[in-house]
Amino acid sequence: MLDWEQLAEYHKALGDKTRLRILSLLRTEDLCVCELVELLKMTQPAVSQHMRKLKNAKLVKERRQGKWVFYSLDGSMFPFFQEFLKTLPDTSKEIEELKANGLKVVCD
Amino acid sequence: MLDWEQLAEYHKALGDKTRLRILSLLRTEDLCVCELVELLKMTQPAVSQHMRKLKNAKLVKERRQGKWVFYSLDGSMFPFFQEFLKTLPDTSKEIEELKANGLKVVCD
DNA sequence: ATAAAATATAAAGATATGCTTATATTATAA
DNA sequence: TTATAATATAAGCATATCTTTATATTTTAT
Repeated sequence: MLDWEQLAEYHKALGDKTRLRILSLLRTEDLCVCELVELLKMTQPAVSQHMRKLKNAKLVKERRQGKWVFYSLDGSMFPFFQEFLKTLPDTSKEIEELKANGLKVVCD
Repeated sequence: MLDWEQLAEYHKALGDKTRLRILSLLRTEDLCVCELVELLKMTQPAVSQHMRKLKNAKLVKERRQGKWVFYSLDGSMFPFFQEFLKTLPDTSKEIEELKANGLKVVCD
């Protein structure tokens, strides 16, 4: 079961606007770090460190695909996480725009 | 609707073990500050400051009763809050013990 | 084998957080 | 009205967090 530590870490991970935006974006589709850098207009190390926090809190999973690392939503440990995701502001247009600008990564 | 700011504030408020314990305790019954001081073994200002954070995040409500201020659960803005509360470790025995020690406040 | 691209890690600085001590409010009781 | 109890606020300090710059790692392409 969940203990105090895990529950606090979960909420700390979500206590940041940038990470909330990242999770909202991942609802639309899996994204790699360089795509998130474009979407968030942040430096690459900043994004990587946010992803580490989300990963440590078990909210995202990573998979290596060629030279890219793609992140996807997880959160299966937290029964309220799915409900929470639904309440996030919609960011799907930002991903449409990314594609329109030809910045979506194509693997092989 | 909820915006990024409110959602981040909500999660920041829950990103602390002490505040998680407080919310778990409030599931059993409303409590005043001096009772929480006893239960948490913390100084009164420390508790008051935690309650302010929870109040600002709209997770608790306060009501004055004589010289005491009682706090109760709220969180009605956040549809996932009720589900989350269910996952907190049980603390009801701590309140039983408080009563056994004669430290429950009686108003009037 | 080397170079380039994507990502991760580390160090450093600025801001935020949580606790303590001291002081101010507010409400009851004497 | 003065004293006391409960709570809140403020200042100060230690620790944590977030961002940046610099560097390391990993994978692919040449």
